[in-house]
Amino acid sequence: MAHTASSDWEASAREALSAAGHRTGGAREAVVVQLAHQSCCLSAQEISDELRGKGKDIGLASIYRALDLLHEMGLVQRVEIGDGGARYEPVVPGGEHHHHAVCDTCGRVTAFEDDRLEQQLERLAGRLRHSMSGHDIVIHGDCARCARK
Amino acid sequence: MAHTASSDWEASAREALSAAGHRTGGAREAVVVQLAHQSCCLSAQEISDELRGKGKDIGLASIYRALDLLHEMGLVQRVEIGDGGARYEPVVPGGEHHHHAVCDTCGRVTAFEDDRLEQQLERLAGRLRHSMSGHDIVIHGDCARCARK
DNA sequence: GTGAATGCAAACTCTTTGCATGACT
DNA sequence: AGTCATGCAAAGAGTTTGCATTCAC
Repeated sequence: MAHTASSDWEASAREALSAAGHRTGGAREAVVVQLAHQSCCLSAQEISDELRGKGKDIGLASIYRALDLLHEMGLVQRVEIGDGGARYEPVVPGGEHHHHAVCDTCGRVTAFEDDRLEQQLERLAGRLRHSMSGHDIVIHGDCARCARK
Repeated sequence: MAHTASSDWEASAREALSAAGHRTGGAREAVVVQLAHQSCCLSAQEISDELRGKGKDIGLASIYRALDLLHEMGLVQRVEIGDGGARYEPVVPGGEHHHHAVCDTCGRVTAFEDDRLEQQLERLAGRLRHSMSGHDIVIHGDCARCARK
């Protein structure tokens, strides 16, 4: 069975958490699993809804606490796509890294990857003498479907 | 006397507003002036503080309404730098266009420009068949000053 | 004079915090 | 057993909205 990026992340997140002395409770564990099974960014509310759909009724506060911790540990990235709320997605070290195009009309979020963009950003950060722990790129506009109308 | 990008923006913003049938009240006018005199992004609260310092006591709600309108008209861009709040900056059509590097330690925001990055993004948007009305790039990390420590 | 613009206060959303309870090691 | 994790409810920050008043045209 092939390793997937998400199961790798799930395993390494669990390992990092336990190495840092954190216990394995139901709430944080559920958040880790949910994030691992998601390809793109999720808001705290969306995580809560997804989990409730699976019969796991986790308090929103615990979800925020779990996300905070994972973010501090560098295991998730915080993404803001312009709707006033925050979203989170797993950080796979050395792995796939994507950004987001948001449709101003329908609100759909499209993920995209581009190596040249990444390289350009690395170069830029060097030029600015600004270390880069992460970066967000958000494209606003109309998606292919909405632009057609 | 040389034209500056900001005074151009101020004039064109005023023109666009009056062309759209908006009256010239004190609050919106003050917001336009404040934005024009600022090189980088400002939050609603910061605009309010700046204006109060100049003796203009403008209600926060009016500032938000002015920013909303300017944003809808494409005269300002909304920027989120990861602190949970929104910032706004003038959009100078065909003019200078910059992005932001945020220091995770001291919170300072550094603006930067890069033409190749812009070109790359244009190309990318075309590839995604996603029209691009705007885009944000935020680099997170430590600024030169904080990284030294 | 008429309708848009403004200010205030209340409402609203997203997020964080305090505290008592429950669960992992 | 001891301590961290969790849930609930309340608090907080940022933003939006309702409504009466004021002001630009």
